[in-house]
Amino acid sequence: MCMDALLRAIAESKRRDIIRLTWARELAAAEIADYFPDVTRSAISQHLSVLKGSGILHERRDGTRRLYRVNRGEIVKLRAFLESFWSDGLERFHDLDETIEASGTDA
Amino acid sequence: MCMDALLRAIAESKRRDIIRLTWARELAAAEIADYFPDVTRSAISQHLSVLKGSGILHERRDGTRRLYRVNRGEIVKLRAFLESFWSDGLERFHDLDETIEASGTDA
DNA sequence: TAGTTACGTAAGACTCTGCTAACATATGTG
DNA sequence: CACATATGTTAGCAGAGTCTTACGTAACTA
Repeated sequence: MCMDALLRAIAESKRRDIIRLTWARELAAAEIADYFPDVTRSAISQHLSVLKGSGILHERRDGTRRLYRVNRGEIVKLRAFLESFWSDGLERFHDLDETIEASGTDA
Repeated sequence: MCMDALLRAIAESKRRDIIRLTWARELAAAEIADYFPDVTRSAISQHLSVLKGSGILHERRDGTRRLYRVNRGEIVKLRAFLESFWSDGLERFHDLDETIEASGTDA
């Protein structure tokens, strides 16, 4: 449920590029958009919304500008989930039957 | 491009469950479908197509049955990509300008 | 206040996705 | 051959995603 959103947010090269851009420095929307000459500023704004919505990006306002920066905590969560997906989920697959019956929607 | 497909394939809880199920044992389509009482066999068949299309699942035929198993090599690729995304891509973000100019589509 | 800058938002086009229901195909079984 | 079994495929639908164009808005500036 929550992981679906995070994974979908990452499953897009432009959004991954945005994550890279805003990993270590805060950038304004226009500065980010400048890195993508082939798409509209509007398209980038919508990608920013998706990233913000999934929790990956943090937004701070400064005058007219909106500054974006990666919320590393969320990345850590995602990494941890995948880590346990690779190891726990896959190595100890025997637990699966219970897992599915218990959740049904997500894991 | 290729990573988008892999990541999108994973960004779905049912498909992640299928991956868990077929990680260490080969399972027939119907056996997999039995784990999902709430969706049609057809829906599962389509999920299997997505997973097969992305390279994550390998299909083997045996009589009428089709047996599926995780293609671990593809998982390893995905893991490696993410690993370098977390570390290289994010820590050494300074290289980004060239990266984007060079590829534009994916990384 | 008028104009500019930096953004988001709304609407529409087009595509993709996940799903069901119905149909097609292939392979065993009597 | 007729039938059941195991599975894919197609049509169709509702909803989501990506993109553009056009418009709205908030905040500086002269």
